[in-house]
Amino acid sequence: MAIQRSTLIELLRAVFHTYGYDGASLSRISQATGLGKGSLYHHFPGGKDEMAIAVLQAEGVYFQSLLAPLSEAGTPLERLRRFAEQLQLNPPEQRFSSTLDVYTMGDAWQLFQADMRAAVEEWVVKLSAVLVEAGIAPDTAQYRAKEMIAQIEGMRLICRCLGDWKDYEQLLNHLPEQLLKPSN
Amino acid sequence: MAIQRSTLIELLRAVFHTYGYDGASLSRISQATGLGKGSLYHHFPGGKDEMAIAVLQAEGVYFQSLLAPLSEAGTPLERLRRFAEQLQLNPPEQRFSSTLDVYTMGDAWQLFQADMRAAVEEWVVKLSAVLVEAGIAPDTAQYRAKEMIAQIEGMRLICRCLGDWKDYEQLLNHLPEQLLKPSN
DNA sequence: GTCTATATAGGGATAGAC
DNA sequence: GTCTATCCCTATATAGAC
Repeated sequence: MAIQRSTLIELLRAVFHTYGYDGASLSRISQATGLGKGSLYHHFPGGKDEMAIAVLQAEGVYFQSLLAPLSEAGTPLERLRRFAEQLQLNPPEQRFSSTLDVYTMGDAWQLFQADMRAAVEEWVVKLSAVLVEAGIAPDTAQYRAKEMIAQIEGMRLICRCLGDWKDYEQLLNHLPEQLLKPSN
Repeated sequence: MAIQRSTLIELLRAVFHTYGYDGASLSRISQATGLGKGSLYHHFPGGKDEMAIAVLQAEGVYFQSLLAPLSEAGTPLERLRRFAEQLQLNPPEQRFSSTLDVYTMGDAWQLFQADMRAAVEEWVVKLSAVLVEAGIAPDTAQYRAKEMIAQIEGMRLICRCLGDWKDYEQLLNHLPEQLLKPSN
């Protein structure tokens, strides 16, 4: 019975985000997917690099769906609420390192730095655009967007360390009002 | 000519924080330090694990000196300013992944998770104590401390991705006032 | 499409010369 | 205290049977 490619990539993602690019060995991948090494090379002739690229492409699709509510219909408040909802992490994902981290460490740096930079830039542009629509000055909006992205990524890290996710939940709950509060 | 242990550990830190625990191979360490594998095992008979522990201990000392201003004399504003100053990163460190990340990925997780958790908890306790002294309610103070730690860690990550550190600088500049602002 | 077997390189680690 | 040589194991990758 052939394994579905989307399932396979989801399993690969778990391994890469748990062990990092360098730590994701083929035997660990083999164990996680239940496929032998030969089968893995059948699906990804380019080996580990091709697997990482496939995972990253899947995450790119996910990233676009995460940002989509920011550009859709509704008031800024509504759009930010829908955006925040999508940032929730299910338990398996709570153990993962963030994409930005996994793909900027070690050997992955030179391969994927440009992609990670582009992702952050797109995130900042689309998030700050909502704030500008809500009447916030462009410079303030851009800095606030970066601050919030930093908080999201950082809170994810410290909640992983603490093993307690209520502060991450609280951050998502307060995200819209914190971004839309009046300027100083 | 014998290499100084402190120098050696500093070089090891660079390798571990650039490549992660799994990616820090002995040959890379050998190249970075200029020492052969035999010499490395002379300094660290326990091998890679002992090297990682030595680096982590050195970082623990650094971490204590980072937190020290929070508990010293002065007004809350002064102490937070001195704390923020110490968070500045020199160019080599800008390429490093944060300690919390390096030591919670892959094989390092089970070895060091307890240490990373303790570090975050200590950070929260000492930072929120300053806010409480400044008249902020304990619950608010604790959440604000976590938010700020998350921002520091996250901003470091996205500035690394962007290759531009002015937002990190700005975060440090605004850190005291952001923590001490009146509650809602 | 999956497996086993194998090739080749690099991993961590040790012994012993200097 | 540093090096070279060597060991054994695991890594990635390939070939070919089924």
